[in-house]
Amino acid sequence: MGITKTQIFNVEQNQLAIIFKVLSNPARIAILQYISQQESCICNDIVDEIGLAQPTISQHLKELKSIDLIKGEIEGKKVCYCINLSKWTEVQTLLNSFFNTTKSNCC
Amino acid sequence: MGITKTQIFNVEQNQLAIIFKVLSNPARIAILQYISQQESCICNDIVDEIGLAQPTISQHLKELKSIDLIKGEIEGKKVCYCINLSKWTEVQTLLNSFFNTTKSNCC
DNA sequence: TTTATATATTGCAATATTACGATAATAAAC
DNA sequence: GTTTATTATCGTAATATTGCAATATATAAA
Repeated sequence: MGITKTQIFNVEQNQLAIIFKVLSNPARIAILQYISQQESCICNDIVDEIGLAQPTISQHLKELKSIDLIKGEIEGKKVCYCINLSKWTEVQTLLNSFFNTTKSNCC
Repeated sequence: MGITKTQIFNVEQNQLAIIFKVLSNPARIAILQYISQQESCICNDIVDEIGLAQPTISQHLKELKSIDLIKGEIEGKKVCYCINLSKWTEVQTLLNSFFNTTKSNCC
């Protein structure tokens, strides 16, 4: 089939899965790490840094944006991508909550 | 293509991506949550609880085992699955390290 | 207004993932 | 040893993901 049976799981489970899926690619991890280290974060720099084609990077950036992990400010003909700190912290808290809850109930 | 260019990323990036990928499915989230709540955690119980076919659950359990997030003890004809607490904590620490490092460097 | 630069979108091929039926393997019960 | 119960594996269909070339869009510069 290839399709996940989303409807049989609850909102929290699907939400966690979506977050994990966005983070489940080394290119997107590398992009996040690179963006966080830059003063000004421009897509074309990312292309040079990561070593994937420009459309591929653009697609990964779109996926990161889809859950608001990053935000892009248009500066002339460039786009300055930055980590969305509030969402970043929110996600970290959510994941820790999942890890702590699951851990503490362990038999 | 469909294949991730693993070779252009470092060990940490690939490792994080693999962990996130294992966690990127709501069925596997649900399985982890369910296992953590049970005294004795048997695959057939999981099948009843989650609502996916037995081979599907078995496959998901295999993926969770592939990074040692769970361990299965054979008890007669049943298998008792449990969260692998040491690995669980290790993964949580690793993810927090990633989140903290990436966050703190943000411009 | 043409040209150059930066990013996004589209379309496609290769591969991966999800799910399940059929079946195999294992071990207890009889 | 046969049966029953539990879990794993195989094979397969449907869908998703990854990556890129070609192209579109948008803005600045000339």
